[in-house]
Amino acid sequence: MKKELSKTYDPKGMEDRIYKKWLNKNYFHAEVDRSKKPFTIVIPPPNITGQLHMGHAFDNTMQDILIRFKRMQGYNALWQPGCDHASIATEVRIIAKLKEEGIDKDDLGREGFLKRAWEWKEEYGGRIIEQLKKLGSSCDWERERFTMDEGCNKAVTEVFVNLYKKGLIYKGNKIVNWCPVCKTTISDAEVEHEEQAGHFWHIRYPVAGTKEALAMLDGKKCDGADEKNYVVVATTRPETMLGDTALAVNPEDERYSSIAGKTVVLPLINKDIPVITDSYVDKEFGTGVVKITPAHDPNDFEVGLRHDLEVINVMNDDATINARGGKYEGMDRYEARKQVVKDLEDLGLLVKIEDHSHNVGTHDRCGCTVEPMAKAQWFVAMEELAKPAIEVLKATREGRDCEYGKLQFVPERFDKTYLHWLEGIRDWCISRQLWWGHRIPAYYCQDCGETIVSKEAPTVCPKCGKSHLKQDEDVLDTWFSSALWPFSTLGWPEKTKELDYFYPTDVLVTGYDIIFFWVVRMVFSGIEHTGHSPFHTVLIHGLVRDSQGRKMSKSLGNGIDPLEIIDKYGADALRLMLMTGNAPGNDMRFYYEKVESCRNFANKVWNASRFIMMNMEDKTVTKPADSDLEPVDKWIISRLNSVVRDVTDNMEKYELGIAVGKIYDFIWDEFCDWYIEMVKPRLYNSDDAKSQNAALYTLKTVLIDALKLLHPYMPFVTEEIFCTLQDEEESIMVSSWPVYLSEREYAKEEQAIETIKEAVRGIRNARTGMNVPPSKKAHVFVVTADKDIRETFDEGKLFFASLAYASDVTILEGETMLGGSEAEGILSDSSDASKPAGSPETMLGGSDAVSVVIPGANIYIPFAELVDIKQEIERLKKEESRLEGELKRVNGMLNNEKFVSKAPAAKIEEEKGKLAKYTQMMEQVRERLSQLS
RNA sequence: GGGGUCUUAGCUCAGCUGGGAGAGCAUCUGCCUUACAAGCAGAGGGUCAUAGGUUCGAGCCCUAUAGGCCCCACCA
Repeated sequence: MKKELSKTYDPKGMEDRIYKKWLNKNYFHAEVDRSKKPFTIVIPPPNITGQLHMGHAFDNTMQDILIRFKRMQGYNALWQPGCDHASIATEVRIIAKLKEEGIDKDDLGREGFLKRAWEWKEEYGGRIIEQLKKLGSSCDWERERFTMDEGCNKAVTEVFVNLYKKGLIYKGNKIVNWCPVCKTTISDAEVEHEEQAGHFWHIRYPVAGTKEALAMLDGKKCDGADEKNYVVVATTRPETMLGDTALAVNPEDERYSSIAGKTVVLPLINKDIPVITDSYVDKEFGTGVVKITPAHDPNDFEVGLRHDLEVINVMNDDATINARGGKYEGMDRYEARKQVVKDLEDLGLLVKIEDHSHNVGTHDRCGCTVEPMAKAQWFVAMEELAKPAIEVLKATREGRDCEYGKLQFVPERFDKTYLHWLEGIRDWCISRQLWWGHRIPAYYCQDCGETIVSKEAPTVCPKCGKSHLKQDEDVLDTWFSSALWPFSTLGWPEKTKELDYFYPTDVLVTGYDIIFFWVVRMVFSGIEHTGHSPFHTVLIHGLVRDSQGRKMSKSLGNGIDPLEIIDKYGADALRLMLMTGNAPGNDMRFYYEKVESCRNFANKVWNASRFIMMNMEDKTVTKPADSDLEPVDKWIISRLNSVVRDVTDNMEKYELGIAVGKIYDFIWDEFCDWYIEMVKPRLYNSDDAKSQNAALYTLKTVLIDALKLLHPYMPFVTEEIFCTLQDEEESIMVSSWPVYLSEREYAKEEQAIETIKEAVRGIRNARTGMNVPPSKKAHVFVVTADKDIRETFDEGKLFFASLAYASDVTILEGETMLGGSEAEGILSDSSDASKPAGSPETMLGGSDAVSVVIPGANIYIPFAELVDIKQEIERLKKEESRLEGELKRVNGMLNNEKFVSKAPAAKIEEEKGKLAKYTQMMEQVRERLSQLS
């Protein structure tokens, strides 16, 4: 059956068809196979609420490239997929949907709500998976997991109970970040700091027992006459004074030494509070006096602990003032702030208001200002868990062995981000006042108050024996289960064969914005529960921005839907666009022009393939003998060989952008623009069957290897061509990755062809400069004393003539350039060239040069030098200086006693070899230089 | 306050361990040459932010300066 490609590249339909084939063939599936080395990536699980956006496309393209590359290299490659329940994100979405139906969350109750949530999951959970398939992702879909499936639930409970038993999870009354809109606690990582313009209110607190204090208690306005009976406090949040339980000054601060230890009256609340000393207070800042509100400020909370102060929470969950706020009860925090300020002013206690900008914590999800509040919550104690997570990275970086395995970031600079966060980490608040998520496996005895943490719900209280038990109402932070993802998906806590074989995984691919949320937590969880870092490499990428460099966001409406791009240009073009010209960890901009040029590249590959297939029609192509290969064939084989080596090397170092750049250049420049053009005269005009066979064989095999290199980046188009081009293998994705072979290196032929290319470029340039169209054929004279070059041109005469738009090529031996009359003489003998008009010019001297005569245009092009002497001298001088440096270095090493005595013999031999080589090269360079000048 | 990062052609960006200054797009010129006009051939265009330093040699390493961006941070 004759197979052929359609006239133009059109990804529509083709991509879906090929993806289906791969699924049917089960190529994505990986089974434990001890005869092969595993290579594992776990997907960063997308939220079930999610829609594929450019960030996903970027992230997953990188993973797919690595997986396909390793699979072709013969690894047993597993890409473990799945989705995240995304506790708060999903819950917010469901609440919004219920609201549209006029239903309130609380009306449904916990059970009813969860039923709706699961329905939602069934309906939308699969959507993003289908979108990932459009991208070409070769995930092992048979192994798809969900953070709230049975296995993951089990892992979560196991971890919670284990950590609780070790004392690493505890319930404590501490300051947490409270979101008054979402009405739940959030972790430190979820707080975004935002610079806001605010004020500094300077407030007088009267010293207890003074007449000023008594006056204030009587509701009289302060006249400010006797300042020494007041302590002035500067605050940015006056409403929190309702919960003040002390004032604090620095013990070293002489200004306040007389007041320390005394008592002041808290205005508005009218109760006595002590003035304490604590070194936390900065003498230089504000007035040097701090109001202490342990329930609403983390620092104050710490101070409160040290001084045993009462914690008075004055706010409700929606950030309105509660009953402890006296007459302000029911007011919103900002309303209360205004009223407090007004009342203080009325009492004459407001000294002044300064402008002051300060950082305010906001919830990254809803943007609401976070309220620090003291609450009883569950925490993970981080100090001990962080230590090995720090150690494993430092050990890897310093090249030490580490019992926890290895861990590196690519690019390396993210090491610092990671370490800095871990080194300053505080305990992780993990309880959330939500319903959608893993419910905390803690049970409280309603009779004796005992807390029981266990995998199974207890029926009786182990302390009092009664059975009035109630499970904790809260669920866990969504990142608690994500932290276990690399091993929970492989079966942990069961000792599965998958866990044993595929774990630790290899590479984690994710954006830098998620290092704190996820990467850090996976690492310490992995080490704590499995003894190993869950991966050895974290490959970090940046954000995809719009063409103006803005973040793509829903509110700006500047997001570009990857599915639309795929529909219009194909997934291959999108993938290539995302990988081209981008360095790891850097942000990139999205340009339609860029996608278009990537689609054009696909078209280029498509048409080059079509050309080869057309020429192979009705021919049996067999492997030629090495002697049948012409220099051009050897040149392209040799070039491909280098590209194979470089590309493989780059990909192993995760330099995906550099690698694909080399593939692109090889295919477009070298293979299409040069090799195919050089081979055409042989295919069209020559009747040398052996030579034709060699050309076709080379075309085909080089194309196939190039397609293989390209396949991880552009899986669909490469598969389509591969399957049309040959019958031996049924899919490129399970074919083997090309390897570098030293016997495919043809240095001499590479050099020769480069010389011809140089000559061709020179001739074309000269013609363009003189406005001579290709239709005017030239007679080209190659005049040189160099025998090798003459042979080179002689062998490549056929394609050289074609590429240089020449009717004929004459190769002559000579030291100097061909004179005009000589050329004339030859031309007059030539049947297809008329006599050049005008008077022949004297040729310039020099060696290794090409002379070009174009009679039909009545133009006489004196010469196009192969080697510009000035440039050559410059080059040689540079080379001389380089060699000088190298010689100095090598000599230095060999004369260094320490080096000679301690270095391994092989190393010394190597350096001696270099010395000899460089010395010889230096002689040659100097000789040539003296010849030229 | 701490840390990171960037400044290379008109635009957007590559440039891996120091030795050739590059790509895509845009611009200009000529071509529908039997794979491809989603193409071919050619051209113009850069003190690699600035100033020092290390080196035989610096876009790349070091120091300082200017400007941009990002992250972290409990100074009320």
